[in-house]
Amino acid sequence: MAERVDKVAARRAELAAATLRTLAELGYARTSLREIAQNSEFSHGVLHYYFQDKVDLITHCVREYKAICVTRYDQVVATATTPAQLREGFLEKLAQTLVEEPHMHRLWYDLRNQSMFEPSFRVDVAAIDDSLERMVWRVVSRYADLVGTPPLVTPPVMYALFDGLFQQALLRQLAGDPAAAADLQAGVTAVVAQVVPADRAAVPG
Amino acid sequence: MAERVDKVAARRAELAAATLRTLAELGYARTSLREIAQNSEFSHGVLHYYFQDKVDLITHCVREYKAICVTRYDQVVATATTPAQLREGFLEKLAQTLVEEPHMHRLWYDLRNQSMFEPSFRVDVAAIDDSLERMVWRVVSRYADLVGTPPLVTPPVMYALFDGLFQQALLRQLAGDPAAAADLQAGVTAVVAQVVPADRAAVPG
DNA sequence: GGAAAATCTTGACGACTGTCCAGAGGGCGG
DNA sequence: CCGCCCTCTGGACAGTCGTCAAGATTTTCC
Repeated sequence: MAERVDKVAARRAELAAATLRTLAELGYARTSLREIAQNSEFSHGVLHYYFQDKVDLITHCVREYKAICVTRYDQVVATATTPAQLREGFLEKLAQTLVEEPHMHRLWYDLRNQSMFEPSFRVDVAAIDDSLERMVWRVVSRYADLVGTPPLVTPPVMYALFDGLFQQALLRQLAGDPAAAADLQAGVTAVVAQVVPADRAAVPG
Repeated sequence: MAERVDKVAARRAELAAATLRTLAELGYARTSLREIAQNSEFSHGVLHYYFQDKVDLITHCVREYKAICVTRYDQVVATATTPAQLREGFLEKLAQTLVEEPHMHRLWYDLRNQSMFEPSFRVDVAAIDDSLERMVWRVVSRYADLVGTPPLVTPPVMYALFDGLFQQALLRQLAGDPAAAADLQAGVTAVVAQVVPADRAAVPG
């Protein structure tokens, strides 16, 4: 019986992976179930065997997507012992994912935008946004610990700043700007310097 | 002859307005030409009389949209004579447009996102983004003048920060969060305090 | 092995899409 | 008054869409 469930879960994951590939390539507006099926090794009918409808399918994909993203910088946070190590490790991973996975990132922004129009996406999208905010805050608060000064903005604001910088960089990356990644690193560095000041007299209270 | 041109331009603008209304309501993914026509006083056939195809229509709308947005804060910049006046005026207009025109803003983010998938939108979207960046910079650099200290980040970074904050606020506003506008104002205030420091020994003699 | 259940394919359905076009309406110059 | 041209309508077209269900295929179990 447990094998049954696992088998079904595995197939659902397989179809979800094909869906994510298709969404990343075409975007939400142009992704159809038949296109998804063609990106898998099954026919289009099977999608309605494992998922109730299109919204159910995409919602499931969004939840799977979450698991991929959210631990991206945890390794860096866990291993860094100096502010410079953490900063450099983070900046490198940031630029790496921008250059190597721009399609997945534009998919995320696409789906988050859809949630502004389609209420059925809102709960899951908001949950992912919260996870990303916590991910950013794990990095920033660890960095603040290492430099000895607390961050000067709240977690939601911090996340919004990083998100804005990353989104602009993604637009330029997808437009073919070769300096997108480097400028993103510079921008993040400049902002962090202001918001988690390392040099200033680090005397709390 | 000039009247002919004006008449055509007026009708194009009329249809573009109906298109913008439809896009703001439904989003790019669910906007069809027939739906646009129903939001106007004409039939769907006329759209192909004034526009080459759907992409041409939407591109034209995006260009019109630009004119609406870009001068939003110029009045505040022109009339403010103290940092507090400028800050308060800007924050008020920022919150006002978030609350009163969330649909137009989600449309903008939707179209900007589409440009990540559809290269035909990229040029116009990038041009609008530049305009918005300059708009933000007019406000910030004027504010910096008034407080007597230069901004500590570049215009692109400054725009990315504001954009990130606004987008998060928009998500919450559309999800029904009544504190979205106030939190946006608080976030912007906090960031500006770090990035255009007012207090630090820079009082003009 | 054979029955039963799970899984997958295939084709169909009505609805909707962008695009095109034949022709209707109407105002204007002659 | 006619005829012309600009404007607009509404239907037709060839696709595509999500959804569904009947049947074929495979797997499971006794």
